Amino acid sequence: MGRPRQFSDTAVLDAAMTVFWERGYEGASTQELCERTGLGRGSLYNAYGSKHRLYEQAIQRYAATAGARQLQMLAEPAATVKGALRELMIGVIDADLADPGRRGCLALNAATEACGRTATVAALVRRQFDDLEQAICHLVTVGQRTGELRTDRPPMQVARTFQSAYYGLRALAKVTADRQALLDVVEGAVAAL
Amino acid sequence: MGRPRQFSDTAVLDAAMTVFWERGYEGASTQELCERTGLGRGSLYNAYGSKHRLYEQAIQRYAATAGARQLQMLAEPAATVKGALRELMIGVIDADLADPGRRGCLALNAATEACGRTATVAALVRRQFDDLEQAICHLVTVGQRTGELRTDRPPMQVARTFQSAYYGLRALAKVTADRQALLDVVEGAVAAL
DNA sequence: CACATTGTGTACTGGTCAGTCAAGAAAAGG
DNA sequence: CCTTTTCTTGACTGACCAGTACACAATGTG
Repeated sequence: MGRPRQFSDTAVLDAAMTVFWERGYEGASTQELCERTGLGRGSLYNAYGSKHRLYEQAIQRYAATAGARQLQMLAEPAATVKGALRELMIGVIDADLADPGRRGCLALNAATEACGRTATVAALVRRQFDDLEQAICHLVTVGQRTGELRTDRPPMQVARTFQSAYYGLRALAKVTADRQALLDVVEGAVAAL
Repeated sequence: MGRPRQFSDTAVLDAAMTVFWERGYEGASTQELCERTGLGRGSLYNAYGSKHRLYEQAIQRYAATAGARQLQMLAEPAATVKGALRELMIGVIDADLADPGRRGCLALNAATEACGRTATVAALVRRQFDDLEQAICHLVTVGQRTGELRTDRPPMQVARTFQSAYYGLRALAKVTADRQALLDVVEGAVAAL
């Protein structure tokens, strides 16, 4: 009962996510969050409690949208494991370089920003990192079973190294637009599988 | 002529660097910068002009200290290339996990923070990234020449992939204390050389 | 000992910050 | 219709923000 909410939860979180994505946690002001979500201060605080809790929800929303899209990409059957992982990386190069806002990966941004040390934020980011690690590890295991990949190294080790290269790639893409340098990372990482 | 400065430039930049390292650019207040550097607002602004310019200088100071230390580590003659690069990564795992402030790499933090899009900051970070890339590439070239490393891939490509894994590693270390996971990255990256 | 020049200390600026509060609006249950 | 509950609106809070202004101190030069 009570007065029903006049906003869509996901729409508000999408807007808040975008603001945090563009500005970071510290750089996002509650005023801009109100403007971009369309909510008044009262509604926003009534619904989400604080800027920090809204941030946490925005990160979860990121996981449910951008993160899930990537995991789904990896889950779809592909001709080769190497091809799937290469496409994953090429995809983010294209996306990161095409984005004029140079926002990169919200999870990575959250991890490196000062408030990423917050237990809750760190846990949310870690979960996204772990999800990607798992998805890559699964692919590597499949690749080793089908004979596409070498079997002389533990799949988890291979997956973790590839995952590291992936986040490193996204960090590099933040400060360079040198596509060839980024593609070198991809080719090297794929060759190492 | 004129009144001489009563502070050491490097000491002030060391202090400012530490503040930015702990708090990020947005999270660092000019008040804390004054307190930790020991300078009054007047002196600080007279000497550095603005918070942003101080940030730029702090990043340069980081390159000249922490960054240079790593480059020197790689420049020193080592028994094997793989050993040198392994030690580089093990070193940051030890350092990152031992740091209670979880500050990580200031250059990486600067790259991912919103203000890293500033042309000046991006250029400073890119230079540090490039320096590491060059140092790794040189080592790879040496390793290939001595026969320690495989020669079937361009040194630059190998170097860039290793560099990516390195920064990915530092990103992972921000949110996890799982040493084994981080060591997997190292072993995988070294094995891929 | 003036004087120009530069550095220092501190009070002050207008603006913005995250968050609160109270009054009213919209629903459900009686 | 009245009450209860929840949401909305927007004014308001005190604290803090980056940056400035200005009086004063310390130097080199003539």
